[in-house]
Amino acid sequence: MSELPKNYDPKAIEQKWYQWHLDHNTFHSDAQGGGEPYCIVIPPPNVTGILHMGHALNNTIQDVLTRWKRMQGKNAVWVPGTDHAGIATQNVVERQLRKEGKTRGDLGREAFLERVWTWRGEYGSTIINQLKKLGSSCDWQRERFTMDEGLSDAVAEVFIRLYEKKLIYKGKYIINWCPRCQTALSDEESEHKEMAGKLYHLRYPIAGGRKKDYIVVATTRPETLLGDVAVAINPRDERYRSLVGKTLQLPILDRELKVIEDDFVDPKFGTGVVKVTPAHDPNDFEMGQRHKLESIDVMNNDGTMNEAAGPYAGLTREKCREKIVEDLQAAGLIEKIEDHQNAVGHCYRCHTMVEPRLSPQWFVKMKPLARPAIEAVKEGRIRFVPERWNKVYLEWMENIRDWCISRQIWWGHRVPVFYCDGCGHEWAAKGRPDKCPTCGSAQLRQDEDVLDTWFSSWLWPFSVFGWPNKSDDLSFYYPTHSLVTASEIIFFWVARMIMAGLEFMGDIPFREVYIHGTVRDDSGRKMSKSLGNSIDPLSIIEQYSADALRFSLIMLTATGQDVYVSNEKFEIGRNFGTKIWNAARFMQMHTKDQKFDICNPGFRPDLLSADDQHILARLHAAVAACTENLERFRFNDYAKALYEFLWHQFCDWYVEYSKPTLYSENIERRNEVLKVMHYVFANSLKLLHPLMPFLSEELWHGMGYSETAETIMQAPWPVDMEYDELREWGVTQRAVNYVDAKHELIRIGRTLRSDYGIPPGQKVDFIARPANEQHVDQLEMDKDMIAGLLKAEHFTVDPQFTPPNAMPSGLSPLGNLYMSLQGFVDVEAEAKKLGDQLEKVETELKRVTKKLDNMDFVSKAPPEVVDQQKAKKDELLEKREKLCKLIETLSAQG
RNA sequence: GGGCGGUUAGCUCAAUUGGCAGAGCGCCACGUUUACACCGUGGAUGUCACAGGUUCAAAUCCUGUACCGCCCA
Repeated sequence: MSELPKNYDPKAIEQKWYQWHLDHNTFHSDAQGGGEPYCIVIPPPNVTGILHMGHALNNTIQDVLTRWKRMQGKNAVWVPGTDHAGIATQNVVERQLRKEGKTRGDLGREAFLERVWTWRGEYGSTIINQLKKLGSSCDWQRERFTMDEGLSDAVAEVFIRLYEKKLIYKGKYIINWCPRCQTALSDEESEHKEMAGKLYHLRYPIAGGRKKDYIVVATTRPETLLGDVAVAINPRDERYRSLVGKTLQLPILDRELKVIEDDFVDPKFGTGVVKVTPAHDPNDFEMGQRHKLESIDVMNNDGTMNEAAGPYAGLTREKCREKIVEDLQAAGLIEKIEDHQNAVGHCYRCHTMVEPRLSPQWFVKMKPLARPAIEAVKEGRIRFVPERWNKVYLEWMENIRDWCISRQIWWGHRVPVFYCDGCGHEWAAKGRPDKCPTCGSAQLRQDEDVLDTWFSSWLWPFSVFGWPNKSDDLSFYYPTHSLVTASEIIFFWVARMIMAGLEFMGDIPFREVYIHGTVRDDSGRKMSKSLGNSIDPLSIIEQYSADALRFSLIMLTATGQDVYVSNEKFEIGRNFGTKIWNAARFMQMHTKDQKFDICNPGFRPDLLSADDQHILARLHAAVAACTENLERFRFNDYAKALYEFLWHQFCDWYVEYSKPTLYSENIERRNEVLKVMHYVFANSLKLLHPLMPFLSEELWHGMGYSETAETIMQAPWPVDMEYDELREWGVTQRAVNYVDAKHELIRIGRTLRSDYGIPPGQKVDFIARPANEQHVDQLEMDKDMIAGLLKAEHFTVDPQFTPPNAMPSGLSPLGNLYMSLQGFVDVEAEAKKLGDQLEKVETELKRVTKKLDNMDFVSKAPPEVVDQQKAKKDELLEKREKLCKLIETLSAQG
């Protein structure tokens, strides 16, 4: 055992131990290891990402689970990796190019992709290194990247299978177009934001009518009128019956518009007449299909207007709106403009307003894939925690829409579809076929688009193990166990993984999905770069240590709730670490050359005092609580149970209790107390390890426990013992209850001191008057210890004690406690205090009596509850009697 | 507009599924006692959002209202 320095210096220690584990490859495991598998796959962070608090929480939880299961003897593996984040990464590299005055077009596809790979080589492991700082026990040997060869092969395989099953199709539909990224997005990638917009009421003249014959349509996007092909009303809307069959004149372009009837039109919205723009609105597109209307696309890829926009060609969509409103106004075609709130889609990568737009894209037909995935959750084969997410998932799955998977960018998996210029054949294939399978022509073109990044992420739970190739690891670790993620990506990722798992592996990808909340600032705002309210986990690690970050985050995060953090909140973990460190130092000071077997302590019942029994019972209660809370994903309760035990049971009481013995000459007792301490502490360190891997490891070695396991990470997780097992060591419930009561007595004594303003340095005498024989013996045995904790000159036990003069007193479960004060006693204050206590007892007594007098209560409440109330009443009666006596004595002497 | 979640101490959250409202942080007072001031000891703090209902018994179950947040349209 090497002497621990006075101050805990996490920085050096964390680095040292992480490196040690990397050097010894302790995070690695594989199917060869056998046993019972436990597997988590990381939600792959974006390769452009840098660690934020959300990652810190997410990965701490995964690490806690992995370390815990590993200690429970499972063959546990946590598979790390990153995803290639098509749009985000391409944006980053394009920004870099722009600084050099170049565009990706200048480089060409091949050279551009090389640039991206170079970028990824240089910066792509930033977040991985940050995860290491956090202490993540990932199996780094298994690190995967969604653009790796193997994972790319999985993507192609899946595409081809779905293509051949006709579950992937190409079609011209309305998609979300980001004019800045110049690509299609899936519905999930378009984030709706409430915007303060306008509702424009426009006059559409009736063809052939007089000037004032017009119909008013309401729209939020007046610039799209350039693509209008019809005007629609609800067939049941009597107001517009006469319009049916008429033709309207589109302002500005003078196109003729049919009036159509469609149930989709809401008569209550605006004027009840809507313009129909099939190329720029999803609902209008469907109406267009139903009524066989033409679609007119009026926009370019970059969001400017095209030739179809006539006089507005070349303008940006924003400028075009302004100009068109101006022109309509001038022509007297605007009825009114109202303020109007509506939800507008924004690109989730660049936050540009998304344009709904008709465009040829690749889609996955989702309904057939969704069916088994819905069943899996309904049947409970996959479980969401907290449970309420089941509903969210099912709701989305039951209304699932086809998934737009093609992107008009370069960085990503290229759509593996080939076209033959010779015969026009189209087919999907891996690699680069050299001739057309139908006509043999070598004039082939590959589809230009790449696939949505999520099209590779949804395969993650099995692609990381080498699928479509079979491997021992794949069959051993799949299905994985827990998936830990945030609610934002239930649709993006979780739901799709379930579908992919069932479709391609024929089995669920994981058994439980733990959804945690969002990390927010201390006023509840989401952390964001633009608000500048982010807290950088690395700076917290720098300031307080990774252990402190982990512990604080977990302690503060109620299951499934959002968590509010500020810099100072991380003091919780730091302080707790320091407390544990100092407890260890204390033990070390008193441990010389003794060796204690922390696995088989072999306590001698004849040498264990009540307090020893008490802490052993409490330790085992803590073991049970920690384990149960981990099983239920109640991480904060796990952290709290440990905090309460180590700080308030072990440090506050047991360490204090041990001092007289450790300073005494009774070697036999001293050793037994040390044995208890080391046993308790070693087990506590194990319970602590998943939360504070570094400190627990350092102390594991520092305290010499490493003889039982080279690293605490591989030490067995404690198994709780119940009373009937603890009896082997002589631990009895009675002794434990006595110690609880003794603590209460000490607290009462301390309160007496405090009430009378006795400074800690001043010694006073205390006299206990126990209620029964048994307590006399117990207290007699403990009197030195109690005297110490009360800072009493003398602590005497006297069942016959009657105060010779007015004395401050209190009621403890072990009997009355008196404080002998040299000098003045404020009889009045003392009487008031006792009077107040009596009053409280009376009130409560009344309440309990009333309850017990209620025949309904006695007959209908469960017998345990009635008995409990009866016992309560007896206790209160006794308390009342004692208080009355105390008051009596006091007044007799006052 | 539909759905979900929330409202409990100054703040952040618990309350074992209906049986005496708790913890951490903060606050106040005292304190360098031989692990620890990143500490110790003691203390104060509640209309459980509101209104009804069910029940012997409601923070907890039901109905409605208000406010906050999120998701989907």
